[in-house]
Amino acid sequence: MPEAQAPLETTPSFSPLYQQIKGLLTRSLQGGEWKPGEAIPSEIELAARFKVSQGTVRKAIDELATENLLVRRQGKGTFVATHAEERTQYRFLRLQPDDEGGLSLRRRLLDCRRMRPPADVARALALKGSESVIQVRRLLLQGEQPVVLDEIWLPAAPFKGLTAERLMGHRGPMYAYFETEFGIRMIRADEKIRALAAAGEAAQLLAVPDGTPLLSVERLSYTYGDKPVELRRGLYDTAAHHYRNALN
Amino acid sequence: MPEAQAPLETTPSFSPLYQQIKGLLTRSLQGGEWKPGEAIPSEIELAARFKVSQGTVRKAIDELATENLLVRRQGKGTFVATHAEERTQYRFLRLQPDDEGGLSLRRRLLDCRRMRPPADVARALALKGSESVIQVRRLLLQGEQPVVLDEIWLPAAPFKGLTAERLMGHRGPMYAYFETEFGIRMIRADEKIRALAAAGEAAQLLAVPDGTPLLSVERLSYTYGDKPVELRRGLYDTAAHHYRNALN
DNA sequence: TAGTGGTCTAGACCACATC
DNA sequence: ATGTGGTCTAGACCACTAA
Repeated sequence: MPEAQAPLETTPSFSPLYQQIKGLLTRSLQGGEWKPGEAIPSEIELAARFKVSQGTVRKAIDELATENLLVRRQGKGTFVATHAEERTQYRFLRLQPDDEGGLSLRRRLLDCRRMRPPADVARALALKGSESVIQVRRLLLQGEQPVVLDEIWLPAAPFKGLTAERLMGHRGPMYAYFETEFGIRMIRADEKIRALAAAGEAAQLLAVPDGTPLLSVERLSYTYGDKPVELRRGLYDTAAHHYRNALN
Repeated sequence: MPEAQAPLETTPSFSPLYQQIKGLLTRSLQGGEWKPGEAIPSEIELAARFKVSQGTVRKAIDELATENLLVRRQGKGTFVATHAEERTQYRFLRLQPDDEGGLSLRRRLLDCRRMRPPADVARALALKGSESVIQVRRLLLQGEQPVVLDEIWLPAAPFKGLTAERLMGHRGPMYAYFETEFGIRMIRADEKIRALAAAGEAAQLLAVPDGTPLLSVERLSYTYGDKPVELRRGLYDTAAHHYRNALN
C-alpha cells in the first residue's frame, strides 16, 4: 500500500525525492565512483541503495540521460556518457560541409605551451590570480584545405602534464583524451558566435586572404558542478562549410 | 489488477501506447482542435477519452512539452504553446548584445511582395513549380543602429492576404501574428550559419562599409508534420552583438 | 474547496542482450 | 534462463491555482 515515503534527507527546503536521487547520482559521477564508459548499477540495485522505488530512480536517471550525462541501453544497462564513443564523433562541433557528406577532418597541432593567462581568459575560466594556463593551437583540415583554427585554453593545474607530444600521440577526440588522461569530462558548453575578418597569422594559417570573413566561435565548456574548464576560440572558414544549429 | 491493455489501434507494427497517444494529440493540435494559447483537456479527461491510464497520457504529454508543443502549468492545466506569450520574446532569435542587457529591437518593414520563387527558395520550401511566394524584407534596429537585415520567404497560398499594411499593423512577434492570422505555428527550425562580407544594398541598409564581415543565418522553419513553411535569410551585424548557442 | 498537474509506490508484463 | 531497461496500470498523496 503506497505510503508517504520517509524523507531521504532532513533538508528543511522541499525538493522532490527524484531530484535528491539525481543529486546523489551526480555526486557519484563527479566523485569518479563510475567512470566514463562504465555501467552504473541497475535501477533495482540503486532503488535498494537509496531506499526508494524503482520508478523514482528511473525518473532521476531519465533526466541525467536527457542531459547527456548517462546513456541508457535497453537490455544492457545504463552507462556513464563518454566522448570516446560518440556516434559520428564531434559532440560539440557543429560544422558541416555544404555538400551533403560526412565531416572528416585531419588535425595539425601548431603549439602547446604553458603561460600566464590573458585577463579575459582568466576571467572566463574563473582562475585565481596566480594560476597559469596551457594554450593549445591547432588546425583542422579537410584534405589539404585548412578549415578551422582553434586556440584552446586550459587551466594548468588539472591538466598537469599535458604536452604537445602527448597530444600528438593519442587517437580519437581530444575530449576523450581529457577523460582518460585527466579524468575531466566536458558535459556542456556555451558558444558565442560572430563574424570577423581574417588578419595576420590567422589568415596565413587558414590560407585565406586578409579580410576574408570568418566565423568566430568562442566556446566555454563546463564539467560537473558547472565548473568552466576550457575556453576555445575557433576561426571557421565557411567557404565550403557551415555551422548547423537545430532550434527546438 | 494490472492487465495487458487492449491495443488502441489494430496497427500491425508495434509502437508503445504512449507514442500512439502522442500521435493522436499531435493530430488534434495539427487539426486545430485546440488553438495556440488554449488549454487542452485535463490528463484524467484524456485518459478516459483514449481509454488508457493517466500515467500513459502523462508520458505522451511530457514528450510534447519537451518538444515545446505544449506547456504545462501546475494547478492550471496544459496549454498549447504559442509565440504570443514567450518569456523573453524571440523564441528562435539567438542574438544577444555583448554587454549583458536585454535585447529590445525595433522593426522597420522594407517591402513585402508576391513573386515567383527563385529556384533555391522553391526547393527549400518544397513548392510545386507553379506556386508563388511572398517575400518580406525588414530591418531590426537597436536604437538607430540596424543590427539585422531579414529576408523572409513564405509560400503564398497558406499566407494568402499577407500585405505590408497588415504586417505593419500588428504588435508582438511575427510568429504570433502568423498563428492568429493564418493558423500556422512554427514548431522548430534548422539554421545554417556562415560568415560573409557585406556588399551593395545589404551594406547600405545595415549602415556598414562594404566588406564588413557579417553573420549569415539561413533559417528553415517547420510546422506540424515537419512541413517547411518559412525560409528566412538574416544578415547580422556582430559588431556589438553575438549569436548565442548552448550545447548540451 | 475543488480541480489541475507533480510525485511516489508496487507490481505486472514486454523487449532486448547475453550466456 | 536471467538480468537489464521500457511500458503500463491503479491508486495515494502533495503542491499549486482559482473560485
